[in-house]
Amino acid sequence: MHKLIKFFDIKKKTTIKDIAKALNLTSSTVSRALNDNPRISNKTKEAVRLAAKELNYEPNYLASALRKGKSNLVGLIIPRANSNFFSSIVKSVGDRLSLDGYNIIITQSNESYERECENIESLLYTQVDGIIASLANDTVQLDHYEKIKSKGIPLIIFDRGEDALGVDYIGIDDYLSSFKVVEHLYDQGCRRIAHIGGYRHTRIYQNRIEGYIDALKKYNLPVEDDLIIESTLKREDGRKAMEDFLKLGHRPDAVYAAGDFATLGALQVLQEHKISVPDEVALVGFSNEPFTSLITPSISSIEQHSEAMGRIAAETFLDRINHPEKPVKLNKIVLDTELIIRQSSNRNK
Amino acid sequence: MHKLIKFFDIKKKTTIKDIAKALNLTSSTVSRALNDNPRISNKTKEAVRLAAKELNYEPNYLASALRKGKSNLVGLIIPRANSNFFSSIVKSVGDRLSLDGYNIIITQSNESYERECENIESLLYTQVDGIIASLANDTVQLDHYEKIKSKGIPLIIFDRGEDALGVDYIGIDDYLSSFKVVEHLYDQGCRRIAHIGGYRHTRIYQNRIEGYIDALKKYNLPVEDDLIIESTLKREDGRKAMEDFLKLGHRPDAVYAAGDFATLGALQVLQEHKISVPDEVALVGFSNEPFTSLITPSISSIEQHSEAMGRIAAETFLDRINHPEKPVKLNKIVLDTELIIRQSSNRNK
DNA sequence: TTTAATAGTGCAAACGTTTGCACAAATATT
DNA sequence: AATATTTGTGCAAACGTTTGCACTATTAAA
Repeated sequence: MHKLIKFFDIKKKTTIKDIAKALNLTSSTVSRALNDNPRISNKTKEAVRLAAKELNYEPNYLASALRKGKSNLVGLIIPRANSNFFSSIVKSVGDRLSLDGYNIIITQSNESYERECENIESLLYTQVDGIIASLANDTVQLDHYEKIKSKGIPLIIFDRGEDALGVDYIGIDDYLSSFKVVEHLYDQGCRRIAHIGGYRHTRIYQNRIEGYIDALKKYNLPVEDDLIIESTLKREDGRKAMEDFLKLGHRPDAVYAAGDFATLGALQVLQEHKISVPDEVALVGFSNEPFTSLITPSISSIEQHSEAMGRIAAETFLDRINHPEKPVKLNKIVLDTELIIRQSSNRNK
Repeated sequence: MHKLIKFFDIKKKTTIKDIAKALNLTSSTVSRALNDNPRISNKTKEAVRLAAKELNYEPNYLASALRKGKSNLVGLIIPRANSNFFSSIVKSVGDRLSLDGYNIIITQSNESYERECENIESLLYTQVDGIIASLANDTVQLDHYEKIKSKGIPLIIFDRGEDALGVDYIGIDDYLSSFKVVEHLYDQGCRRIAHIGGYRHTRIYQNRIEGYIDALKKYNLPVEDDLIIESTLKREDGRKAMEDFLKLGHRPDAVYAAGDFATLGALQVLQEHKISVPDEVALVGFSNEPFTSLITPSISSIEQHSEAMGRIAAETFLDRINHPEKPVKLNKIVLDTELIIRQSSNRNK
């Protein structure tokens, strides 16, 4: 019997009111004391803190959030969590925002437009203070993102974005990265460079294709439709594209793929055909997936500095929150990429 | 001027009260209508829904959560987000819980005990409905987890856990997995099998070591301290351990490492010494990291079915939430692992 | 026809904080 | 000594929902 009462005592959470009652104060004073308000005397503050410890007080952020209109939650929308790039973003965004007392709610679009819409609704209803997102492949319409903007909460886009949104964007220079790749391949003596790209309707892949083409033009290399294949950049896509390239009358002597997995597929096909890499066909990928440095031959790739991207996205959000007066407009932050040259494209030895 | 008013009108969010006012009803009725309460007439429900659309109503989950004492948020505590295993858990937990209307808040302990404590506090203050966690390497004390239990909210542990917590646990049979590895190596003709393990204070590594030893005993193979090295299982650790093994008077003819990166390090050292794998030394890793199938020779490894683990962890939480009457006790769910035999340990060809 | 049950809605309090304003006491200014 | 300022605290409303209870009007049972 006694035990039962004790049991319920423990279950019942103590609130600010309980502390107030215990000290013969009001909730207001206790709240202010706990928040270190300068108008409260040190004596009272001490007493409140002590009582809080004593009574095992734990704040209720929900109540606080409701009253203050600030949840200290940030929504993070990513296509999927189990990819090297995005999980690295999760890590860096999470690490950075936790420093400022924010928690992140993760939602995955699974590359679906509908899911993305649902995610946004759910996050808005949960009253997040901001949203950091990368668009799903499926996403063409942007109305739901406009909704975020119209509510006046910060929206930060990274990696996959659209200028039309007119918000903060953190990404890399896809065009220039592609350009660098082609220049490198040209340096290695390649004169017929093919490209396995992503679908053009996604901005970043469009840019990669343009950079590739412009670099070809700069060096007077052939720009041919047969040498450009758009796909979802999975390993299978790379295999298939490579098979197609090999069927051409005039084979490419280099293949640049906009993703490492596609590059891997291409490599495997080449190996199966006993075509030497990089001497007969040089290969370069994109994203610098961990495996690129581990396999033989190791694959040259573009490092996107995803950790930095996540951190900067987080900091951009914080800046918005702390300076709400700043007008929202397209604000592109472009990070440098790094071409990491490995065996698959290094003919100098 | 007019524009300004319009502007503020848009900014001001509409609440249940606004709908009530517009329809000459009370908040209670509107709330019930929106929640499809049977006591409300269909006519009113329709009217309310229409008005909600009309006025662009969006619910405030925070307010609802406060009143109902249920946030529909679940805390997920992982050592770090950017690892293959954990990011896969994030994906599967997220996908599963979203089906039931839960959002997940991710926090990373970064393998630190203090961070883990902070994470738990933060999640509890945020009033999450449950916590799904995997312990940091640093974690030895468990008081903070007891706190979760004592608050009566479901706590689900996966992968790295301690029986002492006495809660739901989802993991694999580390002992048996190790055992299987050794049996396989024995089948391949290996008679002197070394082990690169994780530190014993983490339960799962302890179990892996025990399984390894017991299997050795079963086959009357030598169990020697020199053949067991504990480490953090990074690639460098694997390199160092392998170098040490090679210095032994009597070299091992197989190395089983409790992590794939350590295995990779060992492989590289062997290749540098021109020692053939698997013929002179066979190798088996653990976790089935993506790269294990991509490198040459491909590395045999243990697949832990992380997607299933995450899904089941999520479902275990849901079960707890839906059946709060069930007594909380140690409840181990053990998933089967799969030994994937690849080139690094396959001598039959 | 009276009584009992049912259907549909409203009232008001509650969830746990925060905060603008008011106020008294203490201190500083003239 | 009278007035002005500062310091510390309380009052009460607010944030947007939900929900137990009460109430009326309608329908069913007796």
